[in-house]
Amino acid sequence: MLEKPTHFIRTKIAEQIKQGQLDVPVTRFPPEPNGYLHIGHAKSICLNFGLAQEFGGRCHLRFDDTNPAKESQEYIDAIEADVRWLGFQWDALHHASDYFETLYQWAVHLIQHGDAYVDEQSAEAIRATRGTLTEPGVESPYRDRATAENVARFSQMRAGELPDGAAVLRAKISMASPNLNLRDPIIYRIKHVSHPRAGDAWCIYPTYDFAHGQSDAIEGITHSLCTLEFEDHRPLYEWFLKKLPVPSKPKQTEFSRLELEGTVTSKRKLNTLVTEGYVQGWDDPRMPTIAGLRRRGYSPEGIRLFCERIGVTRKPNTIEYQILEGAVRDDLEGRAQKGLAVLDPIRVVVDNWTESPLALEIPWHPKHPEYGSRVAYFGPELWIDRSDFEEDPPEGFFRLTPGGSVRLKYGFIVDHVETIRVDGRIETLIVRYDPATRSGQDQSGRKVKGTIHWVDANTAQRVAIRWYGPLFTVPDPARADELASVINPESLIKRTAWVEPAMAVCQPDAYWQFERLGFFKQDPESTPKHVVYNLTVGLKDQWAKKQS
RNA sequence: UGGGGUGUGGCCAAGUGGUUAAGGCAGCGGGUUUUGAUCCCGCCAUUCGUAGGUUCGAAUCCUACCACCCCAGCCA
Repeated sequence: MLEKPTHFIRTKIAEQIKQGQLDVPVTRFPPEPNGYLHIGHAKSICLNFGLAQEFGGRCHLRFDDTNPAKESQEYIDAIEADVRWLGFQWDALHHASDYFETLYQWAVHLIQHGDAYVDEQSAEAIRATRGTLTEPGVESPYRDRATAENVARFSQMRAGELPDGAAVLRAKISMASPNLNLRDPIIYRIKHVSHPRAGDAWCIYPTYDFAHGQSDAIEGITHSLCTLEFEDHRPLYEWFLKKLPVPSKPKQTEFSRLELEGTVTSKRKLNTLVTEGYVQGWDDPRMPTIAGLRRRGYSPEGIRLFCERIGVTRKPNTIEYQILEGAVRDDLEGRAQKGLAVLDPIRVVVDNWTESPLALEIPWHPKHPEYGSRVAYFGPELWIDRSDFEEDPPEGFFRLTPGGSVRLKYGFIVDHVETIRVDGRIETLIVRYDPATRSGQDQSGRKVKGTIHWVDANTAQRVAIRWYGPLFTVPDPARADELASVINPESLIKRTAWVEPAMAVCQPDAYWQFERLGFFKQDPESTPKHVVYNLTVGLKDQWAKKQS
């Protein structure tokens, strides 16, 4: 019913197709395998794969693996798994490293046409002569060496005759360009490092600028989508495509990257969190990585809904974290099995319960009978949550109070009789149940204001709960000087809960709602003997909001 | 300071000279409800960074100014 919100890239593609300038779009998602994918990548994945899908085009997964010093097979595997988990399948899988030979030949082509030269200045000298934002750079003394000499030197670089840093290949553009990227950019450097895929075949590697556009061209990419910080690279991207005999002419289009309130999304900072032990790994449920969100219990559909809601523009933006949570709640609402769990128990004794425990058959979801049902027991001794009883209730409190009544969901209405304290702490509530008020067959006509959750103390099972809060104490941790100074010491609280027997079963793939509390998912560490639930996100709670 | 961008309600975001400036999230009010959830309904920008100008008519065109973001890796 709701139309997909449009954005400038979708509009542009639709227009190009309409004008007959484009058959179908071909896009690519081009991660560098130097870390795990995060929520910002999800935006790009949804955009690239989504657009291809929508217009009947193709989308490639291409690893931008041009810097072996930082890359690894672990990351390659994790990235593939994350893209699949998000629900996308690539039409082709490529690696920039597949094109190393072609790229090398094209570098030679540049040299032969006087468009590139081997510079043997030190890294420091190159930096010192690049100029500044306001002053032009200084041309290298090697800039005008003979073509033959360049060719020879470059092949020595390839042959491994020169050590790291001894020479680089530079495009010969202009040291006076106001765009720093055009001041004779480095396009090949020597790295005697073996490559996760190419092994030891190479000791020189192309830079991003020299690899990316040409890879796009080789693959017939029509729309090369990237984030805004690459905008200044576009003239260079186009310069190579113009100078080289490439098979197609892709166009680069930039959009703004996702910033999420309360998180960091730079791989460097995420890496710091992992290596300095602030979290337990890239897939820690507090991490904004795809792997972390998955473990936390976010669904792929929820993340895709989020990406749809935030839009695509060129405007700097910081999305409120609630938008992610809202999208996930909206998806989980219809997806989760809903059961009863008590986190902070008070014992409730039903003093007029004389029969044996009553088996109640309860559907897992009120709107989805196809999810099936389970049996839970109601008996003489129950647990309810501490927050559902108030001796001195504030205005508008409609849970259990002294002398008051409340419905135990799926069970009966109970009336409070007595409060028993031990050392000042409320330990037990004596209540009386009203047999005429059984759920689904209530003949009493009684109405109570509140309905609360509960579990039967005699059949309930204990499970572990990992209760997560924000990883950081500030909305903009990326701006903090020291990440350590803004870490939330209470981002993980280990708790326990009493759950009905059917929820103490190891089911790591299911999504759960603990009624009135939140959405939960079992951690992969969960076993049949030790079930562990992660808090995905709490339910909206107007009462709590009103209280604060 | 040179270059490249961006400015529409609390957060996103449509809109590209002509009905009362879409929509989502949040918020507020109401209804339904055996989850204070979900669901449903209603309300929520005389105004589009600011100041001028063009025009019968401007968020949309022009001028100036202001604010913020990116760029000086042999990272991507």
